[in-house]
Amino acid sequence: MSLKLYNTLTRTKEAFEPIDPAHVRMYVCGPTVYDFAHIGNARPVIVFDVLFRLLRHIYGADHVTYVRNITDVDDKINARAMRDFPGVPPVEAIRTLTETTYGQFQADVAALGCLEPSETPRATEHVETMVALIERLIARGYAYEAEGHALFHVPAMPAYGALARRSLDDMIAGARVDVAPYKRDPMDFVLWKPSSADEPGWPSPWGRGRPGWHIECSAMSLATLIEPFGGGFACDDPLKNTFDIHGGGIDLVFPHHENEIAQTCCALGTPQMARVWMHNGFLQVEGEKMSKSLGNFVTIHELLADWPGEVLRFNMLKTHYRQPIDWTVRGMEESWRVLDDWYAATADAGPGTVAPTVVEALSDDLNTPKAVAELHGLRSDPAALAGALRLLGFLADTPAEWAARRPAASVDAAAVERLIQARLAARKARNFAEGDRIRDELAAMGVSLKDGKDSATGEPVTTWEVKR
RNA sequence: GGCCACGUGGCGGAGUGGUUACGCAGCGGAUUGCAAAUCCGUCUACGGGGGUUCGAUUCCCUCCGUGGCCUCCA
Repeated sequence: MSLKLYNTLTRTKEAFEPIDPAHVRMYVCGPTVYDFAHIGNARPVIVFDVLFRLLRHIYGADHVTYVRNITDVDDKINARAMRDFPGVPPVEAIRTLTETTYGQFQADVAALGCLEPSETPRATEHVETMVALIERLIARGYAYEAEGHALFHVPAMPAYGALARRSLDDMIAGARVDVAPYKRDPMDFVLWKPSSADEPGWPSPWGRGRPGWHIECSAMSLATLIEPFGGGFACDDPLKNTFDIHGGGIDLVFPHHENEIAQTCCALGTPQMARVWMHNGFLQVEGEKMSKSLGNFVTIHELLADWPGEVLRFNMLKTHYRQPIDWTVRGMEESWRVLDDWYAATADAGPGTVAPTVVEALSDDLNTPKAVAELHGLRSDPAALAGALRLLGFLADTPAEWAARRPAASVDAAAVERLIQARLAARKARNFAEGDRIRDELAAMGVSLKDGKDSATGEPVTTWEVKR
């Protein structure tokens, strides 16, 4: 079975072939770290984690490089840093803010069962590469300097708009572009902009300033996925100046990814920045657009207080990554029920191999809902179910740890045990009325019972758990 | 205004030009002292209207609805 991925560039599902057959290179746009990440931010992180795991499964763990950047220079970050750290030098202030925020992000996504990417470069550590890229673009006639800014000249690149399938005419018809006086063309976008004294800034041939948003991804992918593999400024082999997969949210298609492509392709002289462009769909909350004004802006951190990370992960993967998701409490409850069942079913399972049907489903453009259906089909084969679940990033808990994630509320375990013993005694005496009364009493405490027999002695035994 | 997605049974959610998705819930049965858990079985569907076709949920057009991008955004 071969891996097929939907490519936004061609709007079709294509057979995936890495440029280097023995090594896959993937770049995903990471978080802008100025505040807690919300559940929408979690979607690409989880989706591309599954792809990372699948690629490692297919090509081998040492044959995949997954880069997810950290955007730690941005006007929202600047504003937050100035608010929170007044009087601190700006570059230092944003570093402090972004260190903290990224730490929160890491904790969140680890709880969601996501592997650490191979590399997590920070924009502020690649400013020199950004400057070098911009210099190259200016030297090659694709960019120009104006009033302390460096700007990419969009009309210089005939292929501009290919990813978003948008012609320059369409864009001008939209007429929502910022027309600054120093722009040669309304569509030109900023590569570098000047910083005031209280804004973070770095030296450059165009004066002290900071990068535009898009250039950082061109620089970091160049530094992590192209140069270490033989490409770069000194290389004029287009294939060496290309990597395999670039991912992110669908909202990034335009302008962010379009501009990344423009910068990288024009600077490195390659017709393609990445071969495959993948974009995850958007998320709504309880049927409504998530927004701070509606009050339904929900962070990963908040959700993790009430729900196991694996419940959030499973809830995300029940839907195909390109489909819209409606994120609901009801959905999370159902996800939890299913995982409860699988944790119970795999409690005694050994290390299982991964069922081909699951890999096959995932290999069809990451069809996780299909994979979930296959998982249900493995319900009676604990080892196979466990193996497939682990491939997907589940079963990080032991069964006991998992069970303990149900809020135990104020249940007194010793008292529950006493009541259960009393009930067992009553039942043994065939006093079923008393036994049922005790069961009702426990139910009122939120405790549900599961009766069984000891497989060795045949004696009745009762286990219990707290139901919400 | 321009461009682009999506709309499947009570709910979640795949897929397909003619054949059971799957799960949750429900219902029926087995089991149980009665239940719970488990196992077996089972009902409900493809937004509206046209068209193409022997036949469309699946292709085309259109309408309605929801969402995205065009400005920061996963």
